Amino acid sequence: MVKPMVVRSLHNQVIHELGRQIVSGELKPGDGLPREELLAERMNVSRTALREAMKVLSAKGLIQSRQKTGAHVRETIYWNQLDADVLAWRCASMPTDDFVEKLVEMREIIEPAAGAAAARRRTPEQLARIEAAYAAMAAATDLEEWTEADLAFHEAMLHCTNNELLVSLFSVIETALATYFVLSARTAADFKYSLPHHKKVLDAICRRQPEVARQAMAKMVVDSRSNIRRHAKKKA
Amino acid sequence: MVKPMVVRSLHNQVIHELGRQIVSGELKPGDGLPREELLAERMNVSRTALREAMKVLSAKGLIQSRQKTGAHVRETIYWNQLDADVLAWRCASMPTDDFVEKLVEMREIIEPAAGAAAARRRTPEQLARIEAAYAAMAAATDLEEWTEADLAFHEAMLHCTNNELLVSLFSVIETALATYFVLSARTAADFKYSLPHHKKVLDAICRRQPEVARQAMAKMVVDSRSNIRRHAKKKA
DNA sequence: ATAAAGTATTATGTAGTACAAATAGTGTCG
DNA sequence: CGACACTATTTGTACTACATAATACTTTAT
Repeated sequence: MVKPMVVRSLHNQVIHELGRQIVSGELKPGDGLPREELLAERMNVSRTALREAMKVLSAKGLIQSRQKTGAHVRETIYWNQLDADVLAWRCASMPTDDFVEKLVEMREIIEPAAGAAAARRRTPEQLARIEAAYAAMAAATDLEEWTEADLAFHEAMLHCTNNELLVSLFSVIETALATYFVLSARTAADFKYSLPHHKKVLDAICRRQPEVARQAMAKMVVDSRSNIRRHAKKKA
Repeated sequence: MVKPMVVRSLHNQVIHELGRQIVSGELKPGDGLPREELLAERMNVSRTALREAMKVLSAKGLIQSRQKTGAHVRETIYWNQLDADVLAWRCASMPTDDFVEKLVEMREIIEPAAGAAAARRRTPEQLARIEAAYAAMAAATDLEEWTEADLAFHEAMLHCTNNELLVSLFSVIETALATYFVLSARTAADFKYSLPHHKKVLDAICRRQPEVARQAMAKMVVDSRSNIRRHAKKKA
């Protein structure tokens, strides 16, 4: 979708192929995978490369392997849902309304709080980074430029919080925004319509007004939620 | 500390040993690791096992390997800070005040919002799980029982939100609470003192009062923050 | 002498074989 | 019928060999 991402190494290909199959539901929790030798042969890679991929999928909580029993897909409870890959695989096919709703809820929780924290703790350098991102948004001439600058804006804001745990949640924000660009009712026409929202957030952070930043950010998220077209037609 | 965790497989041992070294700062961002053959020999494992571990560490964003150049520790920006292992490694040695503050901030952002969402969307079964956890807290006779029940309470509340992205943040809450139990000024004496706070949250969720739940949860976090003893003495 | 091109070197990436260890399932003995 | 030992199977680990990519060096042409 957004990332063409020609995966270089073999085991990375295996990670993404199996990861996609699991997260998409082709392989369901409880399902057993073929034994390594077979699976490796079937995917045209060596058992070595396959195993390296399996270890990574285990680390992401998607599978679990035991001797004799083999590898099984784990219950979704155990998945690292915040993992960037897992989120990406989940959005690889058209995401469900249900999931979009959950992404928006995460934004509603994280971003206003992050905006407030940013207004409190930002350094001049960090502020400059947001300003640069905002300038790029204002200067954008097409949707691609806008998207990139928009993501940079939100990431820069998270960095302003000086809390790397919040920064790590950018993978969620990124996924939410990317999904929004696909589902939004108006991006194509006037993709810059949310620029004033961003301006208010930027100004509040610049002036060190936490509560103003929180409110402005909350409004931006609510507004973007209302701009997601609810596609009642479920068919592909 | 809390988890004795006798790591079974060899590559898991390698993952934890290298992960700990990196997160603790023994190996700094930019540092190059010895080449695989050497490192494997030095850790008394085969290159196979070592590589499986390296792939997992790569997936966690801690290292990056390229041909000829070898593996290097990545900048902390790229670390999956929300990964349960990374959080655990970070708290393996005594966590810094700075980091404790960041954990508390995460709780302040997540838990009140989660409490509100739980009050809105909980099912009877989910409520029963919180009630069970609360009962276990009330019945606890020692710190260990209390700790276990307390974690179960907070996890059950996250499940009530019906948002698996929020549930995945339990690794952060868990780390924060575990750290709190170590640093709290009063756990040893009267470890049950926060029971009333939990009762208020439980009641609000039971009665489907989102804002009440939010406030009660916010108070609990603020209260626990004030109960962390600030150990000015930095020496071990 | 400098810069471009090509070659050598070296570390990771991949394949394949062999065996160790664990465990579900089976069979046997009391 | 139950407990125990045995077997078969699958993952776990080790080792070897070679492919591939990227740096460093060397050669050559201007």
